[in-house]
Amino acid sequence: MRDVAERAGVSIKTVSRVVNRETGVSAVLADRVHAAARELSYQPDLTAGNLRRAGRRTASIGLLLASVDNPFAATIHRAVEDVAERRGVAVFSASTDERPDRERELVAAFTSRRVDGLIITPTGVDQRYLVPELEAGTPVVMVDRPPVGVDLDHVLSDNPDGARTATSHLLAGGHRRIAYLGDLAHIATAAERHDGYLQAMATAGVPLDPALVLEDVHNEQSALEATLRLLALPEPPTAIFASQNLITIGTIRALRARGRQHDVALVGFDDFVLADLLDPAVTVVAQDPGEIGRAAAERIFARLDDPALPAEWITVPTRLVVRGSGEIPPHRA
Amino acid sequence: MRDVAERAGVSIKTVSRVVNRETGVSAVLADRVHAAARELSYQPDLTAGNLRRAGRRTASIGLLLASVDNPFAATIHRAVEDVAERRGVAVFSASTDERPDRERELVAAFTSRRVDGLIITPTGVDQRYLVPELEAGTPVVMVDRPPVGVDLDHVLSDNPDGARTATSHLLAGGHRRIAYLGDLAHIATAAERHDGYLQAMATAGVPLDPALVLEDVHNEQSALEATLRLLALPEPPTAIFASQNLITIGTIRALRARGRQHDVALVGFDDFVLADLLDPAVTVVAQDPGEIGRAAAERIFARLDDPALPAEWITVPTRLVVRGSGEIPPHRA
DNA sequence: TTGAAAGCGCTAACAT
DNA sequence: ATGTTAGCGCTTTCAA
Repeated sequence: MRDVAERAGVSIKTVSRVVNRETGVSAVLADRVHAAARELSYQPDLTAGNLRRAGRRTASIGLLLASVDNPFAATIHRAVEDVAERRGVAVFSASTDERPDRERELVAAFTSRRVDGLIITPTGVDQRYLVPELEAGTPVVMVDRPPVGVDLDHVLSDNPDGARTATSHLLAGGHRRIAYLGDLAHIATAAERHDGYLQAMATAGVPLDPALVLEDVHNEQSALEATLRLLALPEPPTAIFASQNLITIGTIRALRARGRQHDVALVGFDDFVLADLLDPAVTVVAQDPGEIGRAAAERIFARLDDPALPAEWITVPTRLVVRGSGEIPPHRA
Repeated sequence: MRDVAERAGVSIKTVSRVVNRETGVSAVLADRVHAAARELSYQPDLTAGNLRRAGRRTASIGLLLASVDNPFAATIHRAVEDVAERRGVAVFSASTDERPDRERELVAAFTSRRVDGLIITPTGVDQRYLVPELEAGTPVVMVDRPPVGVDLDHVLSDNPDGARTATSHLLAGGHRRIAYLGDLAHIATAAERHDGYLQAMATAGVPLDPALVLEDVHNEQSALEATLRLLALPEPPTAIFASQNLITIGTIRALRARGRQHDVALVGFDDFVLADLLDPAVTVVAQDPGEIGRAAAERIFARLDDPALPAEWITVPTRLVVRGSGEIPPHRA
């Protein structure tokens, strides 16, 4: 900047004014500055400027996801980027791999880079470690799961409603023996989906068979095994509600392994690529990760504009996508 | 930092030494500093420190992808993150949407934040705009596609070899009428895959039918239409080599629409989720995006350690994954 | 409309 | 082993 000023024959402050598009610089000087900047291929240093700038904004935010290469997370990522880009804000992103210790390290790494805000998919059972950042005025928004121990903005899918919808859809198809395959029970969203399933069953007055409710299924392999166990039951289910993506895939593999994919109805929670190309095509309750990301990003910026905003809990609706697997009628064992 | 120094009763420099784990601070003082830092929830400001620090490193890099929510790109992203994390480096990522103007804007946005290096999936037909950054000493590595107009490190899949492998696999299965569905011809990787196809056909001494070579197919819909046209030919192909992911999916949709998915062989370039669950399961030449990202990140850091390194061209091998669709024998029209 | 001086939070270089 | 001073590239404040 000093070099540019010298070359343009003006003071350093005038260069600063031109670069920041401040008013009150004569056209002649502005042109000279622009020319000098071009000749020296001058690139302003945002990090230096932000050191003194009012509000000390760095025009960057941090985004913590389970993993950047997980399709659900990646869609959130893209939506956040799109909102941030409109504001000239860059986004740091990182993967926690669902590890609370990683989560904390990454928050520290981003904080030390003075991000203006943080969007976090919380993994831990406790986010009280965030209190110092919050007191320092850093806005934090949680996505996909609610925060624990602190009252923060968060945006979540309507998990109970989605699970009720999925279950009710199967009930409406005439099923009564509907199995539930749930993720680790300590995960808040898994618990909400479980509740939704229970509510729908209760509302329909269908008695619950505990043998059909399997929790703590957490990946493809365990879902496959759980489904095989269900199918081997004396009175197997005629329909399955798989509460999560990987569980849905594992269930499909198991049904195919037994050649039952056209006999046993299946509704999955969360949509996935090519679900429509499978045979049968898979009926799902789709989440809207794009909307989740968009809402979270909007919220960060709203809070940046007005730090006094009360914490808001945003719920994003789900949508039943009928494709075939969920419409298979009850079939005698 | 000043506050911490005051509270600990030491000089600001001593705090700096403790925070940066420099040697030569007595245990007593170090403890006092740590205590004071904790009491004030002091978070060091990396951006301020980097202003003066030797080498002016910001411990951040920029990553430009076609889109962060594209699975191929997301896998590269994760691999880059993993390498960067080991070095305590944070990554800014952004999506170009294949737009050269976005690419340039994002490079400027990241440069003004003084990233230590840039990993770019180039979209434009010319990357000479990077010359000032390169002269300023910013390492740049290209991924997935070679740079144009500048000689830079880059890491690419072995496209010609992968395309030859796919084509030869079909030839070995007895096919002679093998169609080629190619992406936009001006994309360098598309051209390389086209070449690989031509080479394999020539090596096998199979005459080329121009009616079977369709280029400038660039999405699912156009691939679907192209395939329908191929199937309507007086002498349709008995096998198809789809040179890219979306093209493969479009081709599958077309084959199914005509009920020909078990008659016409198909090999796709690039693997995709659930390819093994389709019927028939899809044979592909898989790329290794994780390895591409890892190699690119390693390269950035190697160059950061030694800026004098000559530009290196790294090729990542592909792998034929046999699943069924590519092993369908030639079928009379 | 323009500029000079101070200082953001930190580290380098050089004392002591 | 510890401290002092200068200054990174910029913006702020205030003066001209």
